[in-house]
Amino acid sequence: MDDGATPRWLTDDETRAWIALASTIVWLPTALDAQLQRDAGVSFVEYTVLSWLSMRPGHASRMSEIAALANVRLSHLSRIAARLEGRGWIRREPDPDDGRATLAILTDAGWDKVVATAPGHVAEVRRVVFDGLTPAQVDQLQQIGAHVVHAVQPDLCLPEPGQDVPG
Amino acid sequence: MDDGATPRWLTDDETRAWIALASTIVWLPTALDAQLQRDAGVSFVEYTVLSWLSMRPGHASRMSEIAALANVRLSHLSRIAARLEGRGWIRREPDPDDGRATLAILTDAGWDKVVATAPGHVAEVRRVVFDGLTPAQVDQLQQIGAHVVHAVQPDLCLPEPGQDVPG
DNA sequence: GGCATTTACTTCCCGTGTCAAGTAATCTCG
DNA sequence: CGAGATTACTTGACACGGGAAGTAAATGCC
Repeated sequence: MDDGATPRWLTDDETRAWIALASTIVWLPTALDAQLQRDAGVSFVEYTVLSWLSMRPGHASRMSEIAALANVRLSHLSRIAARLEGRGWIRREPDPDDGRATLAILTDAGWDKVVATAPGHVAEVRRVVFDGLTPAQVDQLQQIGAHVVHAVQPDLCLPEPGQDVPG
Repeated sequence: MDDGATPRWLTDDETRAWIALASTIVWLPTALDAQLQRDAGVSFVEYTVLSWLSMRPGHASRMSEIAALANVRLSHLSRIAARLEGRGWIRREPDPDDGRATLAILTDAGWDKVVATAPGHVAEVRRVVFDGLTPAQVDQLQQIGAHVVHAVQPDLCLPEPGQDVPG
């Protein structure tokens, strides 16, 4: 964990930035979960899955693709999918292109759920993140976030300018 | 969850920034947990508790204070403290100032654990966050993070310039 | 073409986290 | 000063998530 040399400590500026970021990753998920749970009865992961499906062609995606995207193990996603299926928001079918794979497919009710839930979620995101940030800061946030994500998970490709999400 | 009006959607720039931030809060905790688990056998929350105690006068803090700081319920912290106590890194005593309160106190072994663990943790933070950021971006990160944390949890006070942490 | 290997997912078991109820100490206020 | 309210924490019951093993389909290799 250490090469034996004196570790390169954080500067004061870095320390303060780190505390701010660490607090963000600790508290922001709680806030997002709370809003979604309160207003829509879904967790952040569940909403992420529904939202992701709503953006895919055919409103469908392989389980493994969703798992990689949402940072959940397949075993976990399997249960999440079971819950969403039980509520009638998705269904699962074998992928016709590869019988090993399972497609999670958004139902009409699932689409309606996303459409009903997105505005409240976006409003919360706006409240806690973008209200109070300058356009320059928004740009910086994108760059810094992209840098961190790349360092942590190089496989994950973030969108380039000109893409579209419901939330 | 919606006031009935057309919701104020995110701009393209905001959307990309949001995806970057959302990915960060989803993936960064995993990376930090993985490093700590692998190199020191502790979770991020556990390390946070030990690290926090190591910075307090007397290496002690009330359970409720720790819980508020680390965003865990008291019931949860109670179990975390039981684990840390079982490993000999903290002990618990009633607060002499208020018999209702419990003080979590870092033992000598706990202090050694923090000292042994911090360098690897800092190296990981440096690797995934600060290597590759300009000083200006570090400053922006601090400001943006502080803004988000304030919007999410106004009670939480982030440090001003001139403070010190081991990790 | 058939057998081993790989891939994709599900299920089982267990640790961990959450909510609610319980306990003990302190405060409040007549 | 003493009964009820409040605060601080712990415990019990249950849900969720992670790792390992199991199953089923596809691929590679002779």
